[in-house]
Amino acid sequence: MSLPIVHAHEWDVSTAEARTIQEQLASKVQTTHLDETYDRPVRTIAGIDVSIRGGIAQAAVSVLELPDLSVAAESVHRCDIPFPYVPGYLSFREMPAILPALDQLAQDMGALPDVLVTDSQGRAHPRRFGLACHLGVVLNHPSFGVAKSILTGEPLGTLSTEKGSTVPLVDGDEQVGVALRTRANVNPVYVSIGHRITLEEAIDLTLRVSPRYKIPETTRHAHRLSRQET
DNA sequence: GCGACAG
DNA sequence: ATCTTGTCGC
Repeated sequence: MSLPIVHAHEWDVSTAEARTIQEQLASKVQTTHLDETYDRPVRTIAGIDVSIRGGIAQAAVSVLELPDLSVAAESVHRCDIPFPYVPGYLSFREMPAILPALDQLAQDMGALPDVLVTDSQGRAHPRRFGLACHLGVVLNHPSFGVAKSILTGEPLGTLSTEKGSTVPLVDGDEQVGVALRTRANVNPVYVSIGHRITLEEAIDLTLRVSPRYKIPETTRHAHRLSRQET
């Protein structure tokens, strides 16, 4: 069974149209707990990354099993770059490559991994609809984003240097995510929810898959995969 | 108008 | 993101 939504999306849009799509889909984001989706602990988590080379986008997904973080599956998909890089519209550039890769993965595994993680913002976005939200809503699947820098908002207060410490990431009067220290004395990452997950759960998962490095192991694997030649 | 700006 | 070697430091 493939993911029907993969072929049901129109990505050839203008920035103005993309903005309208984001504003309309942003209201569909669900902030429910993972236990409303699963009656068991999270077992698989997918790291997703896209590399751009020579006008071609290559998306890679690597699935890790919890709690041991062993690699359970991988998938890669290439396509032409459909959209330029415009801050705030990353999903329109990367999702056309990501969705087919996830489709293939779902066929290989029989289902999507429990949670999807992307190198991006989720709700910490000008219209509260970053790539992590877009992916989650389109697939109606739990997702969240882990970014290395801020797109919008600012840390509320000073983050202590200890591993696991957090500080709210606020945009105007609302909290859109957190700055999270995944390792002592290294720059923080910015975590925000995508869909069907809580910020607390996203933070917990990020720490569980980042026992050695600043960024999640899922992301490291996917990043290397996405840069592989063929 | 000026500066900021995920990957 | 990508172009790219060595190097300083825990």
